[in-house]
Parts: sequence; structure tokens; C-alpha cells
Amino acid sequence: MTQKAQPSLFAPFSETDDNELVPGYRRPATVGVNLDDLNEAQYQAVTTIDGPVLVIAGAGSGKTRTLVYRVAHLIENGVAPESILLLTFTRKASQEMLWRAGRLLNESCSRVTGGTFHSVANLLLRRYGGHIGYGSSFTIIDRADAEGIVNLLKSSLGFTGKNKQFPSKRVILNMISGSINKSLKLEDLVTEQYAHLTDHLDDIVKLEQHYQTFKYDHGLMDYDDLLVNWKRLLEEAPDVRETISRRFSHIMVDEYQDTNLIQADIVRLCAHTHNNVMVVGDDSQSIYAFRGADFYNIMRFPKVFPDCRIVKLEENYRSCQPILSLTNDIINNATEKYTKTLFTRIAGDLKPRVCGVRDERDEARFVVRKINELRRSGTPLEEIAVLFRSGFHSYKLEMELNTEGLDFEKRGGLKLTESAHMKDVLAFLRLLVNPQDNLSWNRIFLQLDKVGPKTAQKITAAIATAANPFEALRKYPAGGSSKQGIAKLSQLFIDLHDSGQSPSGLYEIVMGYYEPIFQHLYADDFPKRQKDLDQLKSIMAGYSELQSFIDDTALDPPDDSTVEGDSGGEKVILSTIHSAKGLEFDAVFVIGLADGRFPHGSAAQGEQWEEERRLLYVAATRARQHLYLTYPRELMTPDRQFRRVGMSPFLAEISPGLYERVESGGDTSGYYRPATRYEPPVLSNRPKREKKLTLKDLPVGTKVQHPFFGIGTVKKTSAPSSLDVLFDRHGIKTLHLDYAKLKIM
DNA sequence: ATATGGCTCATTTTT
DNA sequence: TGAGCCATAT
Repeated sequence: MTQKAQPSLFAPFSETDDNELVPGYRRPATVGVNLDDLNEAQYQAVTTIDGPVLVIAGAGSGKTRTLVYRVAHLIENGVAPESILLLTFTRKASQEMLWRAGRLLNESCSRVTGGTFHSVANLLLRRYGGHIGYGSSFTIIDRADAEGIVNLLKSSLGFTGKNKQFPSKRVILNMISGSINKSLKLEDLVTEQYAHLTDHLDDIVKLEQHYQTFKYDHGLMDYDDLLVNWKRLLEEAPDVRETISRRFSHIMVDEYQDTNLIQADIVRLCAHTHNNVMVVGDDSQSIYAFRGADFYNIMRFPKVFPDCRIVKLEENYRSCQPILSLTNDIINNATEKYTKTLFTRIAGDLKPRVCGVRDERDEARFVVRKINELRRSGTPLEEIAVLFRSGFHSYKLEMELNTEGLDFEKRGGLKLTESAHMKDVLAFLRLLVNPQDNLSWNRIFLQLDKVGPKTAQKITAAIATAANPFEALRKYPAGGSSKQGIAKLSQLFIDLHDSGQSPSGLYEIVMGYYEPIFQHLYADDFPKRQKDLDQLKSIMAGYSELQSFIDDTALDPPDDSTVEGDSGGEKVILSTIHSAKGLEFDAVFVIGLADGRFPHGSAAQGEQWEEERRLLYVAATRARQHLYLTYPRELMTPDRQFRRVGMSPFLAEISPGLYERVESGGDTSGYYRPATRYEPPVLSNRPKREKKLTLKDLPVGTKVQHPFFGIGTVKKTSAPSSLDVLFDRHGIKTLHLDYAKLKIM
């Protein structure tokens, strides 16, 4: 279990180590790596101290180990840990890597700088960015905020949802981000990749311009700006470029196939004084093309660094041969491939299992049963992972795990800071840092009674441009019904301003104001949400600067597991495939391998299709010993209809000899019928599993159990068949008897 | 004119 | 679950 000791992954810069290479640094006698553990190719990579190195590495070939060992080797050879920069791609992977490094390198590791491109960009811009563009007072916004802005703009520009064809805000943001990362004009990107949207080109371009202006006007920055500004900083401020390049004498990049052009440029610029760069990548695992990643970066690397050394890692140290044969087969079906045949010496002859299941519920039960079997035979829960294409594919499984009492940790999907109540609280704090932050103002006004979108926008427009928005708010001539609310709000900001408190002190003041609103707004489930806020409080306690807290929450949102900490440890990992990148597990389930779900329904033939295939490759190569691939034969559509679906084409392509088929079997509930005699079920004709409950069976005060919400008490019933139940952990829920699977306790 | 509640519909992936 | 739309309440 990875535990973050501090909110940031970094060895932060201290005020004194500004640019000179830690004079007087004495290298440790040894940091304790044994290079005999390495194979020839790994040894080459590890022991190269100077000059550029390109490492082409297959799945499970010990990339991370190679990188960590190299760090150790560098330190043993007199390189100061402070001057090593380790760039990785995803948060989880970078945590995992630093954790491994920590075990090996002990105290030396805490002095290595490491993290994602975005967090390092933030660090450097904060420190050196004053020279350029934005200056130092901006608020970094996350995806959800960016969507909010686009939303706002869509309505103010008159692009309402009447036009079904108009792309969703998410698609628009992907386009904007894609065009930046690929250094393409938005127009070109649309014609190339979103041909079906060419009709809306003008609107999209207009929206994009407004989006950029909006951000600039309100001192906001999104993820892409971070990288763009980092690059600008390096290009346009020679003294800073010099300083940074000297500061980090050795740069290493993991998952290089996932970098985009900007990131490749950044690496080149950072290394310009020494060329001590080592990048590690695998073109078969490129799954971020949708946001501008370009695996030709790998091909280009030798051109950018002409004297570079190329090392290939082809031996797999992770999976047993049957798994490897299957994953090789997946990637061999690719239309465009760069040959690299992996082999292994790992023992194990268990073939991967492919299992067709009736529907998601059956799938969930199958997975839970297998998890229990694995656990009985000695596999710890945290060595078992269930992977899927999209966040919501695991909902059924989550319910099933809950009823079984199995703990799980979900990765990917909604972050803590993306939930409404967290954004509410953060909005107040953000305004203290950046009073121009229009979005946060808007959010806060909307909380007030008798204030809707129109009024909120009016007030925001009136004050956010003022020199002192707080003062402007105090003087704002609020009309009739909303007057009191605004006065209270104004008073809050005066209190906050006068207090001069630490972040946790500010939190207390904000909560004094927000608590009643909070309980009113989320009347049905505020107890559960309250826990999140308590977490926020404990996180904030670790900060002395509000600004750095705001930045970290945008870039590196805390997840529940790191904060709750000592909740027992043993947890199954549920993860989107994208978030599972770079990790490995003894047993892996890949679920939802149905046509239309994987590959994702809108993936076109061609490059998108190939990326989906690589995605399956990434998923399957996470497994060490046990690999299960399941596909439901029937899925629920959004309108609660069941639809028959086929097996994922990728699964169908695999030679049958490479896997073993298993039946989902063992389902004793009686409603399972063999798939051979399949008939499209009609909901009302289904055999009833239990006698149907009516309201007469559930008078007020009855204790009931719900598969997801747990145990609760009936508070109110209303004809014909709905009832309010108070659950311990989820507050009051209104349930419908026809759908809710309630049991009387 | 604006706020609010009920209804319908669709729902990628990440920093 | 949220976002958009429409009808009704204030």
C-alpha cells in the first residue's frame, strides 16, 4: 500500500539550493543495489552515466527497476540526488515508482525530484515563472472547472442543447487540448480527426477563442497551459533555462511513448547543457494519442540526440508464458506494429481464462467468486485487480463487493475534489488566492437562496472585474430577497481577510458560514459528504501556505485511500485501464469485453481502433499469473432495456488455443439460464426471485437492507410504491419498490 | 423576469 | 448522475 508522507511527491526546493549543484555534497558509501541482478541490456542502461539513452522496453521488462537502479548507480558514482529529475506520466505510476525507489534508496530518495510533467511544471513555474506571461498569481483549474467554463460559454454564446449535434463540452475540451498538444491549428485538427463536426467548425473556433480569453481575464490556467508555459519559460528566458538545466544534471523520463511534442521539447530544452537524458518507452503501450501523445517521439529521439545509445529490453520479468503468448497475439493483430517479441523464464503454465457471462450482474458474481477462490489459495487482495474501459463499467461489481463485504479501492473515475461539496468549499479558498476567479464567485452565489443563474452572473460581472472584488461585493446594491444572503457572504470575506490565519484557520471560518448551506443543499446525504470535508480539513492542516494547497489540490487531488490511511490495508484494486498503466498484479480480471463497450462505441476504424487494441494489450500485460477475460452477452442500455451484444472483436481475433474457456457457472440463484437457450428477456416476465414486497410489509420503522446503501430504517412511505429510508452511511434515500432490492432485517 | 422542480436523455480514457 | 429542457411558482 503506497502511503504519501506529504501532500507533494517532491523533494521540494529549499530556499538555499537555488541553482548551484549542492556544493559540499558527500556521496554515501553505498545505497545498496546489486547490479548482478540485471540482465545485459538492463545493465547497459543502468551503468550509462553520461549522454542520451533511448530504452525501448516491452511490457514487464523491468523498466521501473532499471530506472530506479540507475538512480542508485548515479548516486553511488557521485551524482547528487538533488540534481536527478525523474519524470513519469501518471500520478499512480509515479507514486509507485517513488515508493519502490524509497525502499531501495532510503534517505537518498527523498532528495530526488520526481513526479509528473504537470506537477514539475507547476513547481518550476511557481519558482521561476515570474519572468514570463502569467506572473505568479494564477489559479490552476482542473478538468471539471474547465468544463464549467465551456458550459457557461456555450449558453452565453447561444449554443444550447437544442442542437443535438453540437459537441459536448468534454469533446470540445479534448479538441482544444489535442490541438495544443499536437501543435495543430484547431481547424486542421477538426478536419483531420473530427470530420463529422466540420459543420460546426466556426462555432467551435469561436468557443475556443472565448475560452482562452476567459481564462486569461480571470487568472486561470488549465493543465495544458502549464506545459505550454513551461516550454515558453525555457525558450524565452535563457537565464532560467540555464539555471534549470544545471539544477538537474540527469533527467529520466518513463513512459516516453505517452509524451507529446511539447513534453519532448521540454525534455530537450532542460537537457541542453549536458544531454544526460534517458527515456524509456514501449510503442505497443501508447494509449494517450487522444490527448496528443505521439509515439513517434521515440522514433525521433535519435535524431534529436544524434549520439544516443539505444537499448532494447525484451525479456519479460512479470508474466508467465501463457499470458505472454496471448498478449503477443493481441498485438500481432495490429495493423501497424514494431516487432519486439517478448520472452520470459517465469514458471507457470496456467492459461488465461475467457468467460462469457450472462450480464453484468453475473459478471460481478463471477469475479467476486473467483476473487474469493484466489484469496483462499493465498493471493492477497491488493494483488488482485479488476480492470475496465470506462469508470462506470464497475458499478455492478462495486455493489456486489459491498454486499460480500470485500474492501476495494477504485482508481480513475471521480476524484475527491470533483464532488460538488468539495468544490463549494474550495471555491471560497480559491477566491482568497485569486479574487478574479469568476467561476468560484458564480458557484458561491448560486448557493444563496433566491439567487439563480441570472442573478449570479449579474453580480459576478459587476464585481469580478473590480480592483477589489470583496469591497465591490460589500457595496453591491442587492435587491430585496437576496440582500441578506449577500450581506452575510460579504461579512464572511471580511472575516477571512482580517483573520490572517493559517489555512486550517481559514477552513474553520469558511465552514462556519458554509455548514448551514451545506446541510440544506445536501439534505439527503450530508453525513457521507461530511466525511470528505473532514478529510479536507486534515489535508489542509499540513499546509502553511494557502496558495500551495490550492495548486496541489488541482494537480494532485487527494484520494480517499491516502487520507483514511489505516483502514486495514487489504483491498481489491478496481481501476480503469488507463490508471492501471505501469502497475502489475498477481491476478487481473478484465471485464466488459463486449462489442461496443470495448473498443469504445465511437472508436472509428484506423488509429483510434488500434489504440483501443493497445489498451487491451496494456490491460492483459498487467497480470503475473492469473488472467481472466470476461464478456457479458447482454447489457443494459441507458433506458433500462436489455440488449444482446457480441464479444469484443479483439477477443474474437485471439487464437482459441491460447486461452481456456470457463463457464460462469455456479450461479444458484435460479434465474440464471444457460446462454444457449437465450431469449430476450422482458423485465416483467422475469421469474421473480422472491416474493415481491409491498408497502404493507414495510411500515415506518422497519429495518431493511439494501445491496448498495447497506442497513437503514424506513422513515416514510407513500403510495403506490415509494418509500424514504434513512441509511446510516448515506442519509435519506427515496426508493422505488419495483427497483430497489430490499430485504427485511 | 427569474427561480425551481420534474422530466428525459446520454454516459471514454488523463494530467 | 448531471445536464438540458419545459412548465409552473414566485
